[in-house]
Order: sequence, then structure tokens, then C-alpha cells
Amino acid sequence: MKATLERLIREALGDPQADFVVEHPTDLKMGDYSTNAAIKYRDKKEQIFEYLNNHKPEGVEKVEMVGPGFINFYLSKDFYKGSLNKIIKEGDKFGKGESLKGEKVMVEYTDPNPFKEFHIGHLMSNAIGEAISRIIEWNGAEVKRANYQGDVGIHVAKAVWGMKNGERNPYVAGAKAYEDNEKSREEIEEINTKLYDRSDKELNALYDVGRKESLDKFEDIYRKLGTKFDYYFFESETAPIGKKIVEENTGKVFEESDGAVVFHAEKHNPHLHTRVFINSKGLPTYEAKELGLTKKKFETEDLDESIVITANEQSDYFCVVLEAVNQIYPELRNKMMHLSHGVLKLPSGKMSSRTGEVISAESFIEDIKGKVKDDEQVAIGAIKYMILRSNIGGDIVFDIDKSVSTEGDSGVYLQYAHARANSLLEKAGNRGQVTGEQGQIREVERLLYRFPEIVERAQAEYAPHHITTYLTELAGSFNNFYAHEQVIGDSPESGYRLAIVEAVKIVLKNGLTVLGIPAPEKM
RNA sequence: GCCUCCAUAGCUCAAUGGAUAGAGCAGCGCUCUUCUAAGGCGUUGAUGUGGGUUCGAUUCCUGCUGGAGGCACCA
Repeated sequence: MKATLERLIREALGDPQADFVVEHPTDLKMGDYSTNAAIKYRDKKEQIFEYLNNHKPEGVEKVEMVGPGFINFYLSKDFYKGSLNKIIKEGDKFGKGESLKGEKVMVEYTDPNPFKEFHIGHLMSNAIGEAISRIIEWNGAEVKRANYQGDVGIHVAKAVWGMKNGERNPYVAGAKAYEDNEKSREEIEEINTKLYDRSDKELNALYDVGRKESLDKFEDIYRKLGTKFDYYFFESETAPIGKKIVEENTGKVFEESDGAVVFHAEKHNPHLHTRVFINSKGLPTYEAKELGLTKKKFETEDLDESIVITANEQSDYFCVVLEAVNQIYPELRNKMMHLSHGVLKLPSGKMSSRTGEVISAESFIEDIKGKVKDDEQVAIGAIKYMILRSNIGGDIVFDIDKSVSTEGDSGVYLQYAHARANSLLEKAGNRGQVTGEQGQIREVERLLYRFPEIVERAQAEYAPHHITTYLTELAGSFNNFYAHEQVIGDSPESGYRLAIVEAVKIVLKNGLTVLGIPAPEKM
């Protein structure tokens, strides 16, 4: 429909390159579609309007020009009837698009570190990464989910030191000892070197046990969250690859400085800065490992795009790494995309892994469960929704008692509307077709058919919150409809009303699914 | 000091350069003899500050103020 309207406007203007937009107005009172073409081309205002009025496409009932020259299009009753039929017919597939068909995309997210706690920051990365993956999938691409984990490095040595000393919480104890005690620090440094080359049997044993325990525990959390990864990459494997890449390009891209190998990114872009890729001990840093990871990803799969999701604090760092990629593998640079998210805060204060006040994902989920009748699906939905409803990139203040509870702008609200629609259909025992007489067009009908466009826009902008906003609006309209219309009954319209309920159920379910939020049938 | 991001209602968040800046919470007032009240209806209330570009600016440019993150061997 949108494309048809655009074509007609270009015809009216006689200019195939004309610059204007056709959009859904924010207020439904202003029509189903709207264009600013008559404002952009003020001298041809009447000409455009007249042409559109005389060439109304099928499905458009009314065309009007208001205000400074907005032209609004109102869709016909038949269009809505047709769209209900389409939604019911397509069912689970409604909303899927093909704009990315044939593309293969890898999305890397979550990235917890073995030996350390899976905390609410990882929860945030996971919710966003899973939603982005699904949105891209819904638009036709093949998605490979990847998880990159730091299984070597000083944080691991700290944890192994803690294990060796029989600490109940090995990483926290090791981290504290590293800060407070010089002797412990030396021990930890030594453990780190030994773990890198796996030269100490006793340490290896501790390491292997700790690594497995930790990874198994992560899997439990992924199951709860509804994520399944295709690839797990580890720093222990990317480190040697990255080191080799840097060594091969030292003198060309990288330079030696104070015994380390560095990249002067500011030479290529004044906004960037210098970073160390191989330290003076000859060990590759995170930067070099990232280069190794990049190479490995593109060797593993023939990717059209590689998306990495991390916290904001890695933003500037990532720009430097991307510039290094640009120098070494220019053909890969424009296939790479970095998205960064903010910090999940509780109103009581920030969370920090350094001060030890980490909030583990598990305890957090348990806390929320306690507020929603102990239903895990609802708790997961509440958390994911709170993360996805706001723009990626901003910090999120998560108020457990208020925002998550159960009302209004929340995951529970959407799940509840969906469950309620499902229950109505079960009671009616009648579904799968549009029957009965069509009544007046309601807000809920006017929202339903927009879903596919919303998913496509969310994909284009990497903005899951467009979908949450839409779903909340739809659920609100449905609840309003529900409160005011007798759905089940003998009236001539009740078959048609039931079809609306069915369509709502489908769209809510698909919408929640595309966000990675559970959609229980009953609540 | 330099770089990046951010500033919208009492609170948490929206708004592809467009129409009267939208929601939800909280507050106030209604609403269950009827299909899920975890619901619905009504109501109060906002673009940090000075310029600029534009027919039109929350949006783009710029000065200031305030906040977050980053800036060489952590990730």
C-alpha cells in the first residue's frame, strides 16, 4: 500500500526522483497513511491532491488535505476485512518479511566470562542480542548466534587462585587479594602465565573443573532466557590468531612502542586514539584477540554482516579495532556493525563488578518471580520487556516494585492481553475464518495490519523498542475493545469480532516471539 | 586536557525534519449481577539554556551549563 501511494504521488508530480515521505500518522484520527508531498512541493499542492483523489488505489476510501498541506488517506472497510483474513491465514508467519532474504548475519552477544558471575549486565546484552537476532531473522536473513567468552587472562588466574586457596567465592576472593596483597598478586601473575601455556598439572585440573562448572551454569540460564547459540568462541583460541595478525602487520599497520605493539588509530581518524595490541610481555591484549575473533568469524561462515553487541564502555575501543580491521581487511570493514547498550541500574544505586556488588542474573530473576505469582515466564517477560522498551544505548533504571510489577507499560500487560484473547477464542470454540457482519472500524483493527511494517522498521534501525511501543498500543486497544464489546453472542457482528480477537492473538504472539518474550496461552 | 554519547511531565521511557510533543507509573475522580479488574474511562502535568538553518526543529549546526563512558600494556 505504501509503495502504491508513493508511486501515485510521483506520477502526480511527474518526477520519479521526488523527495517526500508516506507514513502512518501518530494519531489514527489523521488517517491510515499520510504524506507531506504537498508541503514539499507547495506550488503543485492542488495538482497532487486532485490527481490522488481521482486515482484512489483499491482499498483507499477517502483522501483529504488538511493543515499546512498534509494529504491523509483513509482505508476502506474492505481493506480491514481483507487484512484480518490475511493475518488469520498467515498465522505464525504473519509479519515475516523478505527484505534480508539470502543474507547471512552473525550476531555476537551476552559474552559472559567463565569463572565470573553471570550478572544483570549480561542479561541486558542477551535480551537485546536475542531480540536483534530474531528481528533480523523475521526479515528473512539466516542468523548465526555467537557467544564470545574470556576463558584466559588475569580474571581467570584470580579465580583459580581463589579455588586453590579453597575460597567459597573464588573470583571475588582472588580479585580482592590481587588488589590488597603484593604476594598474592605475584602468585596470581604466575598462575596466569602457567595457565596460558598449560604447564602446571594441578592448575590445569582446577581450571578445567572451574571452566566446565561455569559454562554449564551459563547453559541453564540460556535455557531460562530462551537463547540457543550456534557458536561459542573463546579468547584462548582467538589470542594466537590475533597475535599472528598483529605480528604480520607490524611495521605496516602497527608500530612498536615502549616494548609493546600499538596501533595509532588517530593517524587515520582524529577522533580515535592509540591502543596497545600486544603488551610488553608479548601477550596479545583484548584488541588483538578481537582481530583474531573477526578473522575466525568470517572463516567459520560466509557472512554478509557481523554484528557485535557490547556495553557502551567498549564503544571507543571498538572504533579503534574497527579502524585496524579497515587497514588490514578493508573488505570486511563495511560488513561489521557494533551496537552498544547502556547499564542496567537499580534505583538503589549502580551495580559494579569491581566493588563486588554484582547482582547475579539468577537472583534477579528470582526476585522478580516473587512479584509475579512465582511465574518464571512472566518474570522473564517482565525483565526482557523493561530492557527492550527503551532505546539501545541508554542506561536503564529498573525499578522492581513499580515498573516491573504488573500493570500498564510492561511485559506482563502484553502477555496478559494475549492470554485473554486466547481464552476468549477457546470459550467461543470458533476460529480460523472471518464470519458475520463487519461493524464500524475500530482502533484495534487499524493497528493490526501495520505489524509487518513495524518489524521491518525495527530491523532497519536496530530498534526493538519500536515493536514494544506498537505492541503496547495494540494491547491497549484490544483491552479497550474487550471492555466495551460483547464478543461472544448472537449478534450479527459477533463472528467478525471473534476474527478481530483471533488476529490480535496472532499479532501479539508473533510480536512477543520476535522480541524473545514468552507468550503463555494461559495466565 | 582531548574524544564519544546523553539532557523531554514528580518518576521511568517514546516521538523516520511535520499536524494539538505521546505512553505507563505516581496523584485525583469514576468503573466488576456479563466472556480474565494483572482490565477500562476521565483528569492534572514536560522539550536544560543562548544563537543559527528551515514554510516548519525534541530532531540538523553552534556557544554555554549539567551528567555518563573512554583516552597504552584489564576486558
